[in-house]
Amino acid sequence: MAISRKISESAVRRLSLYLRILEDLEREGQKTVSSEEMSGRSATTAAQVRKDLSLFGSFGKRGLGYDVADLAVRLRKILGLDRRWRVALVGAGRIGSALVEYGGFGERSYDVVAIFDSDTSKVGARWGGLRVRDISEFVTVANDEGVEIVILAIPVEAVPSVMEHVEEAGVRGILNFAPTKLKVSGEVAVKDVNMVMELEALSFALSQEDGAG
Amino acid sequence: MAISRKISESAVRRLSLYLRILEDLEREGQKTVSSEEMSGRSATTAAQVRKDLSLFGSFGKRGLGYDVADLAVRLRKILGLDRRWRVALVGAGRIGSALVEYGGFGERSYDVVAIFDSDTSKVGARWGGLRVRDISEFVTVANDEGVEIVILAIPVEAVPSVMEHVEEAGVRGILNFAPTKLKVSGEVAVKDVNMVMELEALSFALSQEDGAG
DNA sequence: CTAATATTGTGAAGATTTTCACAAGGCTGT
DNA sequence: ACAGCCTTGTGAAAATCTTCACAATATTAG
Repeated sequence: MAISRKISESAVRRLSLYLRILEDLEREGQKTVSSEEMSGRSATTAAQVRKDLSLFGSFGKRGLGYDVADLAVRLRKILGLDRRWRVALVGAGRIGSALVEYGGFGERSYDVVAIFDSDTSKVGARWGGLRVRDISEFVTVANDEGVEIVILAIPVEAVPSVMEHVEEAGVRGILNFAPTKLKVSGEVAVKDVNMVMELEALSFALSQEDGAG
Repeated sequence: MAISRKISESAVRRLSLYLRILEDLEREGQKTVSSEEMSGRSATTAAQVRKDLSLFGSFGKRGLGYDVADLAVRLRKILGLDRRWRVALVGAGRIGSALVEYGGFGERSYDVVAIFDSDTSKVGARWGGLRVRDISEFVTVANDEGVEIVILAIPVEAVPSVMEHVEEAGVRGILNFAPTKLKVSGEVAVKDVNMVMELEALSFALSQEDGAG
């Protein structure tokens, strides 16, 4: 692949959404799909769908549309889902628990290979097949296990001390659930999952309605 | 307030982030802050910070910066956080549990006034001060309780049937944790919290690094 | 084989968002 | 009161993203 152009955040999110739609279509047994239909199931336009896909190649057939299975394979490849990623969960609290037991990881391309917490009352517990380890072991274990991605599900207060270990271990990406902007060296990719921000965007939108009448 | 201009999604997200930063600064006892310092703590530029704020008014003093406490008050007002919002949680599973017990809601502007599930084995359980109710009671209870916002923490399969109740009740906003695009009438504002999408954006970014060398 | 129809891929136009750069203030020290 | 310094607020420029519109091309029907 190795496309050199810069792809926007929003385009990547849409690709992810397209993949979800294609998976639905596969399940429904549909063989081909037009950009028009894709746009109907997402919240974009047909032109946007075509433009997004054309950033990576010509996957469709004029007059016919896209082959559902083929496009799904290509999107998985584009999104880096044609391999497994080794993931460590840091934070064995409720969110961490919800994530691990939800289990969507395995079905997708992510293998949770280690779980950490700094709360000694949690260390040692068994979660799924894994023992919760003390965060102080992070660097060693992350290296042994080849951890590339960290899911950070800890409270804001714990972020600075935990991040020391994470930075030292040379992890490549972090999925951050803590409602704070992480300070990381430029090497590490960070994505935030931030409920507070979305809730506030919601109350903003509703307030605007009220105000603008 | 009642600004008529359209404010971009990304600008709103940044406002929410600025508010978080201001809350940190207040806690640290800092009285004023420059756009420069704000940009250092977020991931933007000073010009961006000033531009974002200027969409709503002139809140700073030239040569001095912004008054931390005052700006926080103004941002809360802009984001609609100067009132309480009545929220219903739909889905008494692990994510719902994590959300409710996390408790950040009350400290912010949201009151969880009802909890619903369609799983009869969960109905009747006590969560915090609330009894989990059957989703079939949604319309009645939502009206009685004046629910404006729904937090949807249910699996994808359950979305269609649950959404019938939610739509009927005339809720104004939905915070959606299910990894699917909700189909709603234009009246209802929807924000998504989507871990899968962020994880895939992460593996995309890491793959790009690998590919581009 | 030709005509009719469908749908992609993509330059160009249009819209939006971000960055630049600087005049206008406002504070501090003398 | 004045000089020197700092920082905002904001038009204008630059960059980015989305939409438009249509030529290119594949399929189907006759």
